[in-house]
Amino acid sequence: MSLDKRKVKILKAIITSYIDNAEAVGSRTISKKYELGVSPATIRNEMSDLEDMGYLVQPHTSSGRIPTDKAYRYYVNDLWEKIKSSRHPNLAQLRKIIEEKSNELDELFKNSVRILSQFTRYTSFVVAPQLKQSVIKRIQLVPVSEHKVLMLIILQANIVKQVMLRLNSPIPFDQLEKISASLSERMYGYKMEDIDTIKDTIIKELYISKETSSDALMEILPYLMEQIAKLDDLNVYSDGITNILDLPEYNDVVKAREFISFVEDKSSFAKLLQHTGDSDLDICIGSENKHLELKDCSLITATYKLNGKLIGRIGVIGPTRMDYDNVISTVKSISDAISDIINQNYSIENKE
Amino acid sequence: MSLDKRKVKILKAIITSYIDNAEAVGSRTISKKYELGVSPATIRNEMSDLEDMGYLVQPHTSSGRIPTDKAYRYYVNDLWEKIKSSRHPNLAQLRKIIEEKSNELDELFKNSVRILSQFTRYTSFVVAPQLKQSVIKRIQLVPVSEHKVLMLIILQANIVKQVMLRLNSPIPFDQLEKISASLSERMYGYKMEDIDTIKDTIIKELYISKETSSDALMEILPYLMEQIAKLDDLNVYSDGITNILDLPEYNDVVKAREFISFVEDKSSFAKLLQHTGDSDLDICIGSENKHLELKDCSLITATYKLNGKLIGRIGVIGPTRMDYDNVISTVKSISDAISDIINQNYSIENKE
DNA sequence: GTTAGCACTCAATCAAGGAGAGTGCTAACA
DNA sequence: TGTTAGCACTCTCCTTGATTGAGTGCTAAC
Repeated sequence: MSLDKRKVKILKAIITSYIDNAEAVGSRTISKKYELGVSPATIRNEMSDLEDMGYLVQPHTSSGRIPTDKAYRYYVNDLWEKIKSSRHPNLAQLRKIIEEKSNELDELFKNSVRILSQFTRYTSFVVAPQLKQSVIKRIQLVPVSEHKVLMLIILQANIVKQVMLRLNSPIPFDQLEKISASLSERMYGYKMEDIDTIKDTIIKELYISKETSSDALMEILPYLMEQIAKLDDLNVYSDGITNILDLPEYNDVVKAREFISFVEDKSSFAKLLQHTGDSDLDICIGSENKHLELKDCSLITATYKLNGKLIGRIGVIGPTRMDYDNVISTVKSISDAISDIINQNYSIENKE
Repeated sequence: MSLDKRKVKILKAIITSYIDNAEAVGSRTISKKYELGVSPATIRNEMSDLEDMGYLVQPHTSSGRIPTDKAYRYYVNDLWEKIKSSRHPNLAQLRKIIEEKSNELDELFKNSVRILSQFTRYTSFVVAPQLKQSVIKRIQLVPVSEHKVLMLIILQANIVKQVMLRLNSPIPFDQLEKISASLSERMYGYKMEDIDTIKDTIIKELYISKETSSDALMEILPYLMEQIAKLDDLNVYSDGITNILDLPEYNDVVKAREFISFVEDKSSFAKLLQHTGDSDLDICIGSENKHLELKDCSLITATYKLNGKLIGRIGVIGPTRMDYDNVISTVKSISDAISDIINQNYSIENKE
């Protein structure tokens, strides 16, 4: 038995209908709503075949049928060519909205997830880039008050990270400048992930070269290094988590609670996301997910890149019965927009 | 008819029981669980009186009784003396947890709401201080790349706000220093809320004094001023919104959705909070709230202060049937902790 | 003033009985 | 040989009615 043309037509009709209504689809519905030119009886036969082939299931003997994960997978693969070249109709506008209010990376991601969840009506997320690979360009200490200094870590990609330091005893302004200079000099070119290993060496070096050091500096140096090393946490932004409350499959509070708990637990969620492939676009349907909690969910993830290198992920999580076409094109468009914005604003400028 | 001692005892027993179980309380339950030395029949008579007096209602003729808002109000007022002096048992520990990871204001508030919602199991929020009244101490421009400059606005309270600026054409390093200096000089002492009015004057002044100006500066100055004026948005942090899904009164998804939508809409929620009084501790029970959406909720808010001046609010929102004792003492303790931390870290230092 | 007793009320639960949607099978038809 | 009409069958959902149980209010006795 093979998927002939008519079977495909029927299968797609069933999937479309189920995506729209979340209700098992019967043969009469199909023959009425979708013009296939055959009677319900014929459709019934075909549906029976499709069930044997694993594309459909019946929740109970006398109900209509529901697409299986295999059906969605077929559906998505079939759409693949169309999807690969698809763009969200409002891409340009989308990009503008995201970019407009995103002076900094943090805002960029917040805006992106917000828009993504608004457009899809599902839960969206972004895994922010880890800075492990980022190269340090400069360290700048800015005096704030007698006992407070703001440390700016300026990375090659023009990302600025900051840590507020508390001093036990004041350090004069010109000292701070000197310290900034010698810290910059010593740490220039190192990656963020190296700091943990090199910090002891740097502390020692600075200690020996009395010239640029001071008691105050020596006091805070270990603390300062530790703060830098801490910066590199894995960061996940999400939005629209409560959108699932609008879906009929979650109008049981317990189920909804389970989903929300899982997604709100950023660390476990982040772990999950790291297992998605490195391809531009990854679609994980239902039981293809390794987590039992997500066996009824699909995960659409796309990557965004800086200078052609994968640095993070963005995506949507929703019921397997999701509007793949729309979600995929939106995720793709937004990930592209992010890549564009990042490359424009944070790539290592040629002149430098 | 008056609230004699026995009536009070019975009322409290009913309230306590209802807070625990969210189920209408009957006379038998009371006589069994709370040792009052009288029979259910007597309690029934008293309950009937309490209903006449407006402290109780019956959802239907043959059910137990439920406390009214008036009853909660009585209960809270009665606890008042105890509450006023109450402190959370783990206050010191609490303060430590909050403080430890809170290098910056932003983190301070995030940690506070997180802990508050974890301890109370309800929804918590903080209204961050608006900076309107904050006085500018210094402006510092930090070069990041050829086309990017980070502007730091350092306020008298040692809060640092930042805006990333994009330049169309590069500005040399020493120029930036000069600009920083002259901006600082001209803006020193002004309040954030003044900026909108004075910005045109400053732009003009700087334009006239060719000495410190440059074409590049003149180009970005309006943009820069606009960015500063934008900084002062009202900011509300919240946490534990989905905790209500665990409450029996919200196991109807539609109701839960309504609540969540209301609270997630930060702007309308912030407006609501501004109407709470200026007292240290404000308790708004059920229909005492002006918003219909919150007629079944109580709002416990406390204020936090800097140098004795009210600068923000923190609180918890939950069902009228909330554990007032615990919630109030927790809110109070955390608001105190915030005040402490803020005063320690952000008050205007004497020596300056 | 307190309490035991009893009739009464009403939500919640459960079983039984359609109604309706949908299927699978069979036999007839093109 | 594929398609279709017809029909019996299945299973969920909804309604209805009966039952249960928690709780009340009233009355009369203590």
